[in-house]
Amino acid sequence: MKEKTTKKILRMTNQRRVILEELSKIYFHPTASDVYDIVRKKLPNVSLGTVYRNLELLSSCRTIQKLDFGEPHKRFDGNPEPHYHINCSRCGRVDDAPIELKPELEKEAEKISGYRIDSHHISYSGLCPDCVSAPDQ
Amino acid sequence: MKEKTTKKILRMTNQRRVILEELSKIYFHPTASDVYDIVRKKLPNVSLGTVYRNLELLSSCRTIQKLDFGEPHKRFDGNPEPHYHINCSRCGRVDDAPIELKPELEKEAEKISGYRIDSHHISYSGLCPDCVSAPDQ
DNA sequence: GTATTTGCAAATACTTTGCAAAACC
DNA sequence: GGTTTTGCAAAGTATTTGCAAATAC
Repeated sequence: MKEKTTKKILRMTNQRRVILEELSKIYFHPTASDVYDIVRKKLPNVSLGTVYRNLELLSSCRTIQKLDFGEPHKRFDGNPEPHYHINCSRCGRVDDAPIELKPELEKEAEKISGYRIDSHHISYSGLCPDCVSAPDQ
Repeated sequence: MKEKTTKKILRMTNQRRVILEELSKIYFHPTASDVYDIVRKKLPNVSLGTVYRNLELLSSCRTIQKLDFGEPHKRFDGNPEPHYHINCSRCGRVDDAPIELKPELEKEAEKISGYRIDSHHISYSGLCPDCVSAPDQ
């Protein structure tokens, strides 16, 4: 049995399809456990392991994005296009940051770092509109 | 017994001092377990729990920075001044990104997002000089 | 038909925590 | 002296994995 580069073909299962559908519908960026809760409304028997496996698989295929804001749990973004994010330091909410891409930042860093740069990301932190106006500061 | 805002005073223990000293000496950004290994050379009986507690405490005091690159473990930076980071997607190494701060990015995002922005960070990902030139791609 | 995927439950990895003894100011 | 900090070990939390049955193509 020869070892070769095995390119796995992804099959479109019900579970995977629902995960993708739901991710594309929502405007916020859910955690794996949020996704589990959402998907379970459509597929009550889906398991948490399946949700984790699919989110991981889909992000390594670049079909979705895995986000990390230093919270204990990762978040997921159904939009695979590069864009920036902003998160609320009080309630943890994560939104898209409405600013245009800055590809020139990569050239600037590549010049002096010695790294071959593949990607960059800008993340903002602050208070979301709801938390700014909330009374219980 | 009245509940009041208790500002804990940080005592300079041996363990804490060595952690800070070692962090300030190294040019890379170690994980908690790296710090544990380094500190144990000076203080063989230090416990991993103490290292975690101190790294956490010192980052919440803004004496050091806690970094997160989506790896399973956090990394720490002895330099508390804002600056950007670059990490190697192959070996995990994390360095400072040699580009100047872009404070104007915050104003741009604040204008349209509705968030009150407190901070931003740029992270780069790519291959470090060693991995670029390594043969085993 | 055959390789991928699932549900389940157990395992893992990193980090946090409770507690009594030790250390700091 | 009184409070913070430590070492130890156990617990917690998010995620991953092994396996036999089910599913997709």
